[in-house]
Amino acid sequence: MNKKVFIVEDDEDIRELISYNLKKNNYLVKEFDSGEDMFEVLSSEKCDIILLDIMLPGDDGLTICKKLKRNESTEDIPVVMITAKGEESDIITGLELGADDYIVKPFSPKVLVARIRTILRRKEQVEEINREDINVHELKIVPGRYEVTVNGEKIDLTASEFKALHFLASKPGWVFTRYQIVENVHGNNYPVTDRSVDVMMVGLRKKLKSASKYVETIRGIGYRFKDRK
Amino acid sequence: MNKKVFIVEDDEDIRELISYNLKKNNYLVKEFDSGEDMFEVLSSEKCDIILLDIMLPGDDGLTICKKLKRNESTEDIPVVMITAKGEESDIITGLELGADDYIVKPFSPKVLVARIRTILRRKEQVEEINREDINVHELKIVPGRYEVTVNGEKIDLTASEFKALHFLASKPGWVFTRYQIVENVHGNNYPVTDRSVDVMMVGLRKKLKSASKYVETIRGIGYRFKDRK
DNA sequence: TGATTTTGTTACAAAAATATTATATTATTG
DNA sequence: CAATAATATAATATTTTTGTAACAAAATCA
Repeated sequence: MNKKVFIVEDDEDIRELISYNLKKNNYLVKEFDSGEDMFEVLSSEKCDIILLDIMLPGDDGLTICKKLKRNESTEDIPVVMITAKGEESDIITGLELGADDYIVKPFSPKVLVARIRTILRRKEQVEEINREDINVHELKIVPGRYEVTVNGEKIDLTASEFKALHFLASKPGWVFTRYQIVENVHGNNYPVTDRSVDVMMVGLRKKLKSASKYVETIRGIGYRFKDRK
Repeated sequence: MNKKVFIVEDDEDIRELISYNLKKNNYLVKEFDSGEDMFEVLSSEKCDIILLDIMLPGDDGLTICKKLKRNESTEDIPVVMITAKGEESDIITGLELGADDYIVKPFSPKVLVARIRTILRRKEQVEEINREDINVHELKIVPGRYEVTVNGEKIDLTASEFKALHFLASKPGWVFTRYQIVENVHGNNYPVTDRSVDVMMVGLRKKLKSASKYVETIRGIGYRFKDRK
């Protein structure tokens, strides 16, 4: 259940600092002082997120990141780069290579932990959505076919409507902000008004007809997929 | 509630463009054409984020950034640098100096607004509310669902009521002032009377029924969530 | 390409939540 | 116990939030 974090960092003090704080927050931690060691373990053991120092003996962090993102079995593992002040140009390179975030030394452990939590949560949200059909009473959502039926009758949704519905329905009862919905439908930093989410919900409700009761507004917060009467 | 943005930019057209778009998105905006002016206001007035043009008469953006990050009272304010194409080396310098992000001219106002939103959000997440469920005797609070139950029976609360209850209940036994409660519910400097907090508590108590005994008035100070019978 | 669909915005109406005011009530203190 | 201070509450006013229609822009497609 607890998330596993790999740390690749040659400076023992920093490694310890990070490790200590993560463990305190119930993460499982494995420490490495080089990319080689890490890859060896990674070949037989999964992990949820990798913290990668840029400056390393042997392969540097950017090279490791590139390797991770090039390999299909590891490309989905989020990577957070740790850079020292003065290595900022590497940040840009790193993000281009597919790193998910970066943090600049010296950093507060609190910030690091918060950052990791955010990334893992985001990933979790995306993962939970995938594939599995969803059946709630008369409503059926089939992600593989981008298809929704109500009492067996097919409902034509646009791609965004589908994603939004699917997102909400994948965590019935949970309330999401408009921002979270947009983020899920379009990705990060997508610039839209709150009102467009409302409009999308209107469209959804209209098309869902009798099943529209599942799309519930939570005033002051956002929307949710109702999970019980 | 609304976030305050300081813009330091000598080109009036660009300043206006940014300002206009931010205001449209409910940000409070203060414009400056030099660092000096900005620092003067900043000494007596807080702000949530600073947009900093690099090329400025007098102190340039990088110098201003350095000053901001050197001073303890301003170091936590996120800084976004505005650079023209061709000033990429300044971006790196800026990030080294502690700037949080950068945006290259010409930029789309929408993207800028989205970027600012992300940065502010990221900062907030550090102090973000705990998503863990809270269970105190017969009362259960589930932040993910914005749901409260008493003896299993669901209680319908407004968003503010929920936030207030969650805030109090997250530290049972601790006394909070009305001001602290408002700050937690609405954010900084939200102007309301003490009486409105009382009214909110009345609403809460009414809805909580038997569990209303947990919302305790501490005369002369504020309220607290009672942690024992 | 032009037509069609999808998506986003604006503006305004409607609904709900919230704040304030003006009392009433309760606690505290000398 | 009266005098005072603080809080509770009801009624009302204000503000915020949401729903929705109409239009504009962008994307898609045939």
